[in-house]
Amino acid sequence: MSSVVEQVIPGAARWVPGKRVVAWPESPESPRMLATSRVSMASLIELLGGEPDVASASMQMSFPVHRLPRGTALTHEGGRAAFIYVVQAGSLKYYRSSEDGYENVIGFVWKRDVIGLEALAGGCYAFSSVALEDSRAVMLPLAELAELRRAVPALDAALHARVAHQLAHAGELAEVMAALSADTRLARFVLQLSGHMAERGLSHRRILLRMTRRDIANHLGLAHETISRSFGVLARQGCLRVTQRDIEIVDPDALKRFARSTRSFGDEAVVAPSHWAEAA
Amino acid sequence: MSSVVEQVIPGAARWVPGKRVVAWPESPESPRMLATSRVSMASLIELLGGEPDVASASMQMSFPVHRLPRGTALTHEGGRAAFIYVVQAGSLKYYRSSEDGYENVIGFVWKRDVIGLEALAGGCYAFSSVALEDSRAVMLPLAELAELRRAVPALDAALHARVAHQLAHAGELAEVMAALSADTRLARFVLQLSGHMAERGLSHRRILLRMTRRDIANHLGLAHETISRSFGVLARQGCLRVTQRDIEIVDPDALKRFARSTRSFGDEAVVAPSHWAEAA
DNA sequence: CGAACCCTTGAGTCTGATCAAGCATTGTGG
DNA sequence: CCACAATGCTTGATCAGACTCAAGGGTTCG
Repeated sequence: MSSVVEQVIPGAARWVPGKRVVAWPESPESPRMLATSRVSMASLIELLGGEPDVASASMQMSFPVHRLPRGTALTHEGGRAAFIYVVQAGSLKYYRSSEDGYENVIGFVWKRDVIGLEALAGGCYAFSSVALEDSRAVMLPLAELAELRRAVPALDAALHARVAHQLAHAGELAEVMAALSADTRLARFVLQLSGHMAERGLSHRRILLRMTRRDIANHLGLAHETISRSFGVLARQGCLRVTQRDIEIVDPDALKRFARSTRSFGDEAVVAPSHWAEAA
Repeated sequence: MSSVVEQVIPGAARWVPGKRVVAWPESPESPRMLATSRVSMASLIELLGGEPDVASASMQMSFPVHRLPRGTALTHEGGRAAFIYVVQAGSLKYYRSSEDGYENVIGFVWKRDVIGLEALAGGCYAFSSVALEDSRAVMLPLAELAELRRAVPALDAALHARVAHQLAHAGELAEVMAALSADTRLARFVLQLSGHMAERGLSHRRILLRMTRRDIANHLGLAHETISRSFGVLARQGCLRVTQRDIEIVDPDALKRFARSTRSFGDEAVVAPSHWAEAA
């Protein structure tokens, strides 16, 4: 029976080697981490999308910022939690390693998103996260959080709104996974990405993917080859323009039609692609 | 192109007729609802798993309890939110209707779980919920929530712990959906159920399913026929005993082995079922 | 320049969706 | 109290779509 356990799950990465996977060993309080820069209370509240009141604006308190080179882990599933984090810049992959060693990508987080809140309950992170690009995260000491919230109502409100917002997005995973066809899943994922970018004031048409095909595959419950193929389908149908990780939504309506559909279109003649193979 | 939109998504229910789907129209403040029973602040905090302090224990404040006959909707996706709810008894299905009219089951909630917290951000529920059996939910008025939390720290703490706890469980959906084989998905789902029951002091071996096969199917991203078949497989393998909605975990280790595996076992000879067909 | 990784494409196999039909269970009304 | 209707559950047969295995080119980094 042990052989069964050892058998490799297909289509998933055993470990993302990256280049600089430092694998910080649960000790975020190491001196080097107390970082190069800090952020004021007012800026933090603004980052969270709240309105800094007079009290918080005048407050001299500031928070350290954790700088994350690409590939750096921020939290470790099961690791003791000393901080919660607010992403200030960049993007991270949010995942869980399942028992067989493969990673189960819950989602991706960007600026404004809060990481590690689940540690409020057990004191441990429930998810792992690694930076997909050079990123920054504001560190909020878990031990002082309760008092901070009491002392600074504006922070309290902003945090709550943010958590509620993230809870509302919890259905996104179900949304993509509910789709039966791979093309539909990918179309929905791209639309979600587009929405997230728009929420953050970036272009919702032109998106630079920070994650690999394999990450996307693990997120959507598909094989990475299938992601490649589905990108090809969406591109040939005229919905997207795809060149490596640089994608552009050419025809949003057609993309939405794909996302709505439950089965692939087949001969629906969505678009007449003139040249059958224009990818060359 | 409209024909495509109208086409029916396979293996999913358009609407759960039930017997008493009242479909309360967003007006929880209708006089009849202001309910038959109330619950004290101390009891509420206890329900949430917190420790009522002296302040809250002495407080005379109480909250109305919403009684939900089976099939009754508690929240409506997109509906204006006046309350958040804490499940006091029973169980509910938590879902979202996708654009094509099919329901996308995010999960199931039981005693202690909080419903509707996402409304803290936009003021609207992001998910629908219906009672799977006769249930009760404590109503917390959203408008007074901020002040309540300030006035009663014990409530505040309990709510936070509860939210954090639910956030930590957010990975469960990914856990089941990540599995490739239907048998594995179902095995993981059963184990999750078992865990939830154990958390609530119920038997983790004998479980009475309150949801239909179709609900499970929508949750796991499978067809309901497949759920039936997979239950059959797990039963034949000796992991479970299944009679309609009454299931018993006979061999937890074998079930976990199924859950770990990514492909079905095939000829792994997990168990020797002596009589090939003992279901009769 | 080489190594490692990422992305793409192809061919074959197999799981699970789909369609269809029968049985079981439940609740209802006569 | 029983027959009936409506759901829910199960099982069978077929077929399409996605995983798997395999191999090639592209890109990045040291």
